Amino acid sequence: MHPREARFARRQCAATACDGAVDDARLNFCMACAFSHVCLSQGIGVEALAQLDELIDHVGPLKAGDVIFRKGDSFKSIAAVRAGTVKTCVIDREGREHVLGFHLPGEVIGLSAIDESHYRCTAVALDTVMICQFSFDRISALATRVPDLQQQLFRLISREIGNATLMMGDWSPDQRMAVFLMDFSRRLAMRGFSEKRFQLTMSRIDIANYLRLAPETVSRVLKRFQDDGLARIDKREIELLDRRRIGAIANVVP
Amino acid sequence: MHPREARFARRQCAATACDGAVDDARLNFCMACAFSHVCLSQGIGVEALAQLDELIDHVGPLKAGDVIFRKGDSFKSIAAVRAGTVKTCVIDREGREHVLGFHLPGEVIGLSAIDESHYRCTAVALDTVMICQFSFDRISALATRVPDLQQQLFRLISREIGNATLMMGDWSPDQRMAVFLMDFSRRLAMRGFSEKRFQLTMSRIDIANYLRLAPETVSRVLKRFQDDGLARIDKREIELLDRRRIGAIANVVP
DNA sequence: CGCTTCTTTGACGAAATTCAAAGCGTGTGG
DNA sequence: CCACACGCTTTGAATTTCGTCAAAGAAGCG
Repeated sequence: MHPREARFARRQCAATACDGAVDDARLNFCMACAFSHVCLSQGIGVEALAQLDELIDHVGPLKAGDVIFRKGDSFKSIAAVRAGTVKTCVIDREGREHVLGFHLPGEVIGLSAIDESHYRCTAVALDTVMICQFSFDRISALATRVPDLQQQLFRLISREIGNATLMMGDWSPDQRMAVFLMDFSRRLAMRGFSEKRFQLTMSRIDIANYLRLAPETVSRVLKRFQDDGLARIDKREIELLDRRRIGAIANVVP
Repeated sequence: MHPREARFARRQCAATACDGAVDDARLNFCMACAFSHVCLSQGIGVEALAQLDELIDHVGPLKAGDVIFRKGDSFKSIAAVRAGTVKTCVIDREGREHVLGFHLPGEVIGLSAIDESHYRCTAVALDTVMICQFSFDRISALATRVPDLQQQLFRLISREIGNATLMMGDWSPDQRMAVFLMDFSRRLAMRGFSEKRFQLTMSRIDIANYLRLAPETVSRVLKRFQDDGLARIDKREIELLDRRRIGAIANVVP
């Protein structure tokens, strides 16, 4: 198997990863998950959690460059990022890569495939990644019996729409970069990481393909942000020094 | 009430619009709807359709410029366009309008609000518009009892993600315009209209704000398309003369 | 250590925005 | 009914900006 097509290899069953019992360790294990709200809500309780457990496949660790799923693959399950960073992308006719998004732990990927029954983009690990896989048929069947789960699924899918439209409101390279940085910072903060200082786990080229800029422009904008005292950038480590001004540039719609 | 904020005024109850009985007229009435698949599938049948009927509010006619919902309004119901064209947009801090999408009959608007519980954009009628409104709480409650309906809701929301990411893959003004025209044509064709010749129901300014171009650029690109024999444009009426070449420019990811 | 890939920097040119102005339709009010 | 005003659209010219090209430096990896 080609190293960049590891896909769902090195899969390990949920039963081996966490040995059945619903204890504290189990809950911690899923705290970062997009479904934790469901798992922890008292209305569902232990037996529903056990049912949910059966649906989960834990995949990984994957390494940078490994493909999680490929555009056109038949869609059977949605995947939640448990650890690491994932990019989703498509390749156009001229061979250029367009990055649709970067996905952090607790976020769900592959949802746009629900309507089409095959993935509409390719998902690639940017560093060491762990994945939780859910059979969509089975989780939606379960959702008919667990209204909270259905609500959570609706919310999850809906959130993706908002994410997708986030980048549609900005024009200049500076605005796009500011939105990207503020969004990344916000999402890291939601997960308990520092909102000021963090690693950009993706290359400048990935950022460029995401913001639809030339890599050189990404480099120049970041340099200008640094010169203006907005941020301190050292390779892939970044510290946001003036989030107020960056937010003003981002012009996030009020 | 300000004329541009008609919102859900002039509402008429479904019961008055179609008098209770589930007959052929009733089915025709909802044929163009995004939920017609559900309504017509034999698995659901008459009594579920009757239940669905109770959820629907028919709103309209609204006229060009009327606001259907406004960003920040609390989200209670999703809306399907029954007739006319709707744009969704946000206004940024500098007062510039950013158009997020144009919506045709049978399409659903406001889905990105599910996660946030308030609308994330404003919806405005571009011409004479009829709307079907569904209480989201009630339709999702019904969905727990009608798996087909749940599936359809998942698919609908999922489809929005794909739509939102459609414009993310293209760079040049020509590409963006070509994608816009081909997408509009395709969606019209899906609804039984001509895919070659149709009305652009929105202004050049709206198109510009959607494609993130200056209105002048929109004008020039359309003129160039006409000069190159790709299309014939007369004010807001357009005829696509060479869909193959336009599609080639669009470079829709394969 | 040498290769490859990523990143940065400078110079240049193509291209789109901006600015300015005129043409065109539509609706309003005299 | 006509004249006028307003907004939309088109066109031209000037300016800015970003992408392209070229090349050098830095980092990761076998």
